[in-house]
Amino acid sequence: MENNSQTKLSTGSISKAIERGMVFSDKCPSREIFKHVTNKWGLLALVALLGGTLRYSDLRRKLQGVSEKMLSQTLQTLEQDGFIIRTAYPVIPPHVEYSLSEMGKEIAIRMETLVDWIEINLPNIMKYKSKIQ
Amino acid sequence: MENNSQTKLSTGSISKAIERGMVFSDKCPSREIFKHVTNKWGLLALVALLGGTLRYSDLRRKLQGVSEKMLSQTLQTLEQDGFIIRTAYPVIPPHVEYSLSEMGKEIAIRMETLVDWIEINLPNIMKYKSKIQ
DNA sequence: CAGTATCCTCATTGATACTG
DNA sequence: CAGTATCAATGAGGATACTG
Repeated sequence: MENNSQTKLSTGSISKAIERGMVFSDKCPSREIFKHVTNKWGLLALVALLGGTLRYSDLRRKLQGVSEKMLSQTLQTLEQDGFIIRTAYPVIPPHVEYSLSEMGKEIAIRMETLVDWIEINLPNIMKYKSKIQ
Repeated sequence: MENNSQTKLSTGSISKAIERGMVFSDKCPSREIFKHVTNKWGLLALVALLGGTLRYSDLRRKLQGVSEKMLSQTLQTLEQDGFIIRTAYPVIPPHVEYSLSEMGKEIAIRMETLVDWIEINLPNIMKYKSKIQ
């Protein structure tokens, strides 16, 4: 109600001057979405699925160290955000596939860009850190 | 020791096929850096400083709801990572300015890209969420 | 195979008070 | 003004066991 972010944004014209302040206001729902995609398992799931469809067990293997609970939780959250598509085949034993939606691909690519930048610049960062201790 | 990420990366040639697996391994120091820049106050501080140099009190005002402790902590972490430059003038009362380093600008721009994408697509995301409930 | 249900811990966050 | 120190609370994340 008091949050008019959607109204402003839905105009499609995203003037930097106008909307830049929105991020800073708590309560903006974008903060929640941001957390979903940048938290440890969310990030890894998105990047993993950039390579294509994967089954639950594939993801479990790929995201080393993830617990079943955290993987389920992460996938459910991202599915509810519309980033991940879950397809369950009614067979025994169960067969469930996860893939990225179009929105999911778009955000995953941006996440990948960020991660790539960090990995490329890690040597510089670590060198700097060791210098200043 | 067991982590050869730096060695691989320092070659400068970042083959997607090779390094894409690195993110998934825990222990990679890039995970730490990623957390520093994507956590709530880290993100906001970086984006705020994209607009130019700010004083401690400016940031405190801009990052609504941040406690003094969290702001100090956030700024120190990002300074140690080499993203933020802290300039203290030896006057009374104290005067401290924060700005982005070149690395800081580069990563802040990528963070901004991500945040912008989310804010632009928020209406779609929220609409989707309300549909599936 | 693909989950759910419980219980637990400890790291992040924050409120408050104090200081050079 | 620009912090530090201390303590308290919340919840994200995880270990384990069980199920359709």
